[in-house]
Amino acid sequence: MNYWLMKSEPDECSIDDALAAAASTVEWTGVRNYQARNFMRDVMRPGDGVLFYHSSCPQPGIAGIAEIASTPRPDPTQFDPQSPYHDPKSDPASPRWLMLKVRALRRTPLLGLAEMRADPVLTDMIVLRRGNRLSITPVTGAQWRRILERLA
DNA sequence: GCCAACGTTGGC
DNA sequence: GCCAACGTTGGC
Repeated sequence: MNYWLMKSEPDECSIDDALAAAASTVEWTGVRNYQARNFMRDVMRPGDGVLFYHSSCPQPGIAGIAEIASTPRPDPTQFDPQSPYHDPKSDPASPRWLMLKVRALRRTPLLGLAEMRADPVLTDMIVLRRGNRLSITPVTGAQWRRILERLA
């Protein structure tokens, strides 16, 4: 079992939106970065723990707990000309981009970036690195446990 | 709105 | 294959 931090813009899909969805489950579409795709393809498995992170918003930080709820499959938005995530270069015979389902488990008090940086166990989290833009990042067991502890 | 960081594109 | 230009992300 692995642990992940997944970024979502709350304007697009907040933890509350995810909790309100059918079965509290949302399709994690729109990933257009090869490293993040490879995590989904090669490493992420149903049941993996997810820190639901709000990005590009007034209060960025961890806003909830979720879990991976499906195996990877082709992201339909890549073939939809109406979608902002449309990728005309992706061949339907071998889709370039993947998605998986994420089940929201609970909302938590927001754990902000400053609080994360100030915690010695969390300072090395990839999401805190300067210039980090990766929307899916691995989280260590120690980081996961500490965050659950702090959000308990 | 600014700007650092980084991935992608495309000319050569 | 190199690398400069460009676009995007995302915190501040």
